[in-house]
Amino acid sequence: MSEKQQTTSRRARLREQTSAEIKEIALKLMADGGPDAISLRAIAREMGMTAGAIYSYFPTRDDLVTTLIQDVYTAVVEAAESARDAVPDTDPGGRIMAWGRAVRGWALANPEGFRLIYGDPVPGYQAPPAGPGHDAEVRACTGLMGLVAAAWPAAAGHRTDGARYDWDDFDPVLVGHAREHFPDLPPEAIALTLRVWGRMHGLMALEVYGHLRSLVKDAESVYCDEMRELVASLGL
Amino acid sequence: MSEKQQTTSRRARLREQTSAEIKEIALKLMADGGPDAISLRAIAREMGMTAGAIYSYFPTRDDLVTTLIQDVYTAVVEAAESARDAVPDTDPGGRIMAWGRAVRGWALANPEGFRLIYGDPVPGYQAPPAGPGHDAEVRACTGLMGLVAAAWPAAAGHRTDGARYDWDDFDPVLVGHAREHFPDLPPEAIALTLRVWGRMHGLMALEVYGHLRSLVKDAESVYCDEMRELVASLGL
DNA sequence: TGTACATCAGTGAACGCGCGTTCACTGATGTAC
DNA sequence: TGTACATCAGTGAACGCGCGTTCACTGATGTAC
Repeated sequence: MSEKQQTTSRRARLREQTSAEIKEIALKLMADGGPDAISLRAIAREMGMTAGAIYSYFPTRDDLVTTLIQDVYTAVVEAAESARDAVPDTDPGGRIMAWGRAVRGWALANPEGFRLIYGDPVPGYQAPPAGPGHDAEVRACTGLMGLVAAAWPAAAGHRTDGARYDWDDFDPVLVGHAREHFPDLPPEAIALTLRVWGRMHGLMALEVYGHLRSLVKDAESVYCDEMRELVASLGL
Repeated sequence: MSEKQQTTSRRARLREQTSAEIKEIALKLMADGGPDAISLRAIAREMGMTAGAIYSYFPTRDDLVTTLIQDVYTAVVEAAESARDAVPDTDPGGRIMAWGRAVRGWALANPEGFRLIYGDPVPGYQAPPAGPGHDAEVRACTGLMGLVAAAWPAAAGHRTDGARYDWDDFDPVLVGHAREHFPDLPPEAIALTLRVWGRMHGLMALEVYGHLRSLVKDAESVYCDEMRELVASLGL
């Protein structure tokens, strides 16, 4: 019994390892040659395998891409969370800045990963109905919501009165998280969370796609200014 | 003489017309099937022509794409400028909001155009060294700079003290425009302009790439809140 | 421990596809006298 | 106005390419007795 498990898991471990190598090489190829460099044939070539062999691991190219998106998204969320947690929660403004800077740093270090998540899908890629990154997206959004929640008491006095929102203006899963973890937050806090997300995203996206590079030397300073102003606008 | 000009220009007019049709169909294909649908063969097919015929108009596929990027970028800048100009310049905050909303409206109506400019280049596309959109980019940035310039006196008291900037931290062409048209602006105003750009861009990019669609019903409200807060943060 | 069988990762050849690009050509349009 | 020539947009066939995917197969690894 234990022997069976052992041997089975030995095979399983090899499988896992090869599967990881496939993904790793896919990301490397993407980093080198853009999203369209992710081709089963190129991956197989790089691994010294046959293209057909990959079908032992992923039923189709799109499944591989879906897995990649999930992995990469998870990686960036984890980077952001751990940067946030390195700042004491007595400093909610610092935690917001840490989150933004961590994501920006990751995005600049892995521009192709960023493009995979936030940019055009790989050519020809057909996203599965639920959206491959939806879970990670909700997780990222929940992380940001926590930052907003910590700022909410201070922010309440500062925010512009916009449209009023209802809970059912938002994704039910997200709302579930919100009401479970932050029972005092009103729906407006989710709208603010999305705005914070957009604010962190804007300069970052422009930079990753090369629109700032030629215009400004030190894009990081500009980004930090923006984050600082964001924190200030929340009354922190 | 006038006969020669006439006939020459008749041919030239036909040329111009076909050339325009090629671009138009390219944009339509892109709208239907994503950026990778821009193929010379697909365009030719759609026009009832042979793929080779396109080489009478564009020396290479990348040249066509470069032209498309320039055209599209020019279109969006013009849409933004005319929306801005519909608001009296006694209302600088309204002009900023008009600009942002015009670009967002255009982006949602032409998501593939947005992707062409701000997203991944078409698969396999190799941008020419100068960057095909650089002129339009500078023009867009100059437009934004005008908005910031109008807000600057009010904004000066509101902005966070960030890093200090020098003129040579920025693109010389942009700086040239700045010092010519707005001689009183300091270099910090260019940094603020980039931040405003990023702020308009963030939620818009997330929305165009489908990251908001599943999370919030009325993304426009959120965007307007964000613009309103931007205007407020400039002291307008 | 040894043997017979089962599993299954990987092979290699083949398929059909759409692509960008080239090239010798045709035939209508425009030009010169 | 009429004729001989030049231009040049568009044809159609061909090229070589890399792609995703399929499939009958081999051979090493693991399993059962």
